[in-house]
Amino acid sequence: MARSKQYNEEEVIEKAMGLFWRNGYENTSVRMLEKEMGINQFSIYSSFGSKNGVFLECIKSYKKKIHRITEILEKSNNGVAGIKQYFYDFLEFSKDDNGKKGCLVTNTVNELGEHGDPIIMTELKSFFNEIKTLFANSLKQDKNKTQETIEKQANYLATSMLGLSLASKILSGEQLEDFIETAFINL
Amino acid sequence: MARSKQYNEEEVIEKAMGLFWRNGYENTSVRMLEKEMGINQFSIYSSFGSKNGVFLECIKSYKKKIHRITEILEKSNNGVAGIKQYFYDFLEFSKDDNGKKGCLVTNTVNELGEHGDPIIMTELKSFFNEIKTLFANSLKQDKNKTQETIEKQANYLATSMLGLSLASKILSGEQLEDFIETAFINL
DNA sequence: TTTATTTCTAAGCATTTGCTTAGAATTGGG
DNA sequence: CCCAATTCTAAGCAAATGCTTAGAAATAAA
Repeated sequence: MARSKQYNEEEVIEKAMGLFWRNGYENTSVRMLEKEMGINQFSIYSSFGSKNGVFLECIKSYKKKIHRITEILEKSNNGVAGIKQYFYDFLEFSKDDNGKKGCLVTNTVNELGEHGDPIIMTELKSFFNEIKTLFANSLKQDKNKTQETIEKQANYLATSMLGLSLASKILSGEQLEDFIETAFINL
Repeated sequence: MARSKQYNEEEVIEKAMGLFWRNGYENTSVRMLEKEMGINQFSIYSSFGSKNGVFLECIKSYKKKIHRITEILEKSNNGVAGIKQYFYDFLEFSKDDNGKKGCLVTNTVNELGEHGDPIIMTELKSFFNEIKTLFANSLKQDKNKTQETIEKQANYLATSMLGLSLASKILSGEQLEDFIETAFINL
């Protein structure tokens, strides 16, 4: 038949994800993607259709990547203590060679707001709800919590994660730890 | 002498601020500023030097604007209850005709990260610390709180404000209220 | 080896970006 | 009224943006 692809799509998406993560969506140009992914624009467009298409694949890849730490929480049986551990795990997860990058999804929600591509925005909001459900399931492990309490605390913790993601970019490690410890008092 | 300016600098900056607030820094072009401010590019550049310059003035203007609600907290003497009220005041403050816009400063920190203009980033971080000091001063009004507790809770509340700013863009009013109520339990 | 098919390179497209500038319009002081 | 000072308009600059395309290079099946 013909020539075979000289790059692995998963691998180049992984690289693209890092670039979007560090720079945001709009501040990442196709030229930058070319360099980082190590393939030509033609290859990018024939594989992923558009810059938007590349980004959507990156979000999928990000979800897989963060599964490494959500999985720990899913399997743990420590109730709210497991969620606190997840907060610490996230800080480690989002650590870069030079500082923290926050959460890719959170960053993008903030950057694009309601002006972003609807498909992307739907993807991002669904991620927020997945995290909230994850937290709710952990909270159920704690006995003597009403359904209403679980609901509210899951909502509170998911929103606190947004704050942590943002704060990780400007606060010191000690301040971040203080935040987590205070956030979990009396839950 | 000569012709006099046909626009008021404070007024046009107010308009520019609204645009940056809704769209973010990078997604606001000089052409868009032209339209919104109602003046020509020449006027923009002769008055403010650069797009960066316009934005810096907008940050100043934003600080003045938000002083409307920080002032309430400064003058109140209700300790942590005053801070909770500030959270609600902020939601009202950041309300737009079509939804919430979050906090301009928070949005920009998240968007530009460490890649932004250093002068802007310094300005933004100082704002975060001002809010934290404001919270700490209110917490001092509550008796029987140690200095260490005040420090940690101020840090916690300032970080929670980051979360609230972000969450205001994607959560319902009810969810936001739940978040605030839960965040202030046992403080 | 030939050939059909797909991937690759690299140049180029129109549009938008932040910013500049030449010259016309305006307006105050003499 | 005149003229010098300052504003305005509008055109234009180079560079960067997302995306396309013509043609060379590679390769699997015949």
